[in-house]
Amino acid sequence: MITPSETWLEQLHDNGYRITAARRAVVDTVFGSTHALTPSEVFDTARKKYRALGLVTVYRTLEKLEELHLIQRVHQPLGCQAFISAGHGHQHLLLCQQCGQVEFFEGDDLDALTKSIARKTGYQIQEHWLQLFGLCANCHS
Amino acid sequence: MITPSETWLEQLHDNGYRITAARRAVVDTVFGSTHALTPSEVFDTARKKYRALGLVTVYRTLEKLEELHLIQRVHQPLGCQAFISAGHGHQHLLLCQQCGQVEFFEGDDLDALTKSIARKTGYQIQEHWLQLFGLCANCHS
DNA sequence: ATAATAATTGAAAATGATTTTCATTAAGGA
DNA sequence: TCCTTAATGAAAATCATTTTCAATTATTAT
Repeated sequence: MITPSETWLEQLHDNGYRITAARRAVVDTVFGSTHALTPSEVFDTARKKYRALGLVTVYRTLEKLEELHLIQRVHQPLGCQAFISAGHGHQHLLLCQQCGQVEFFEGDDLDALTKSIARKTGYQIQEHWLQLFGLCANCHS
Repeated sequence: MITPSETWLEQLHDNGYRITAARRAVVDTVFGSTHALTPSEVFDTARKKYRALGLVTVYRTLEKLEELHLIQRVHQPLGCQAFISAGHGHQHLLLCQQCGQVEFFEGDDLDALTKSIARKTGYQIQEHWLQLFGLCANCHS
């Protein structure tokens, strides 16, 4: 854990956003979760910490956390509404199809591939997404 | 073009689905498009070929084409509702961020990476997604 | 500490995408 | 051609997300 959840609040503050009970509840819920959470799942969990929370505030807070690159959207075959703490630097995703756990891994081995594709296709490549799907150690044993 | 659009109709037929004017219009629209199309875009275009078409039928036809692996959903930062003809065999996507053109490329160079990640993480990896984003030859020149 | 201010809130309404329902139509095998 | 049943489009229902708005509250200046 490089970034404590307090840092997310600081980052919000440093960017001119206010620290509120609602935002604390959302941050505490999303930060450190090993599973990608949908707005509605965040709402259900965060409301246990702050009863008066509104779903709209969850959407708005997630939007800001994403804007600050503290969280990122996770794309999956069944849906693309879930978010997870962002990896540091450029990272790729590893998802367990059984339990939904998400891990990051590095892998800049793609440079060669990228260059080769650029040469073959004439594309000027700017970005890439790589995700691996499978079963985590727990789920396949 | 390995698969003519007629083949899509045959495939529908072989799987017990009927060939209708509505489905012809949708198939003719999606087949061979170089851009991923949303259901609503398919509707607008296909309706020029078959006026009475309903949006619901577009959704239902896309669902069947996806089920038969003739088309696939395209995930992008701005949305994941668009579809494009599926590549043959396992292919990866290359997307132009300017004009939206989609191309496929092969690249099983990932085997080494995949095995290495499996070893490091304990995951049993079953599938992967790789997408490159950039500017196509036309758009960056 | 207090007051002033401007951002933030939750509820409700609005929007947009997708799915379901249902009575009608039409494909395609007999 | 007839019959069965899948497929259709319209409308309603559902679900996710965004907007509106008046009330609240965090922060700044006093």
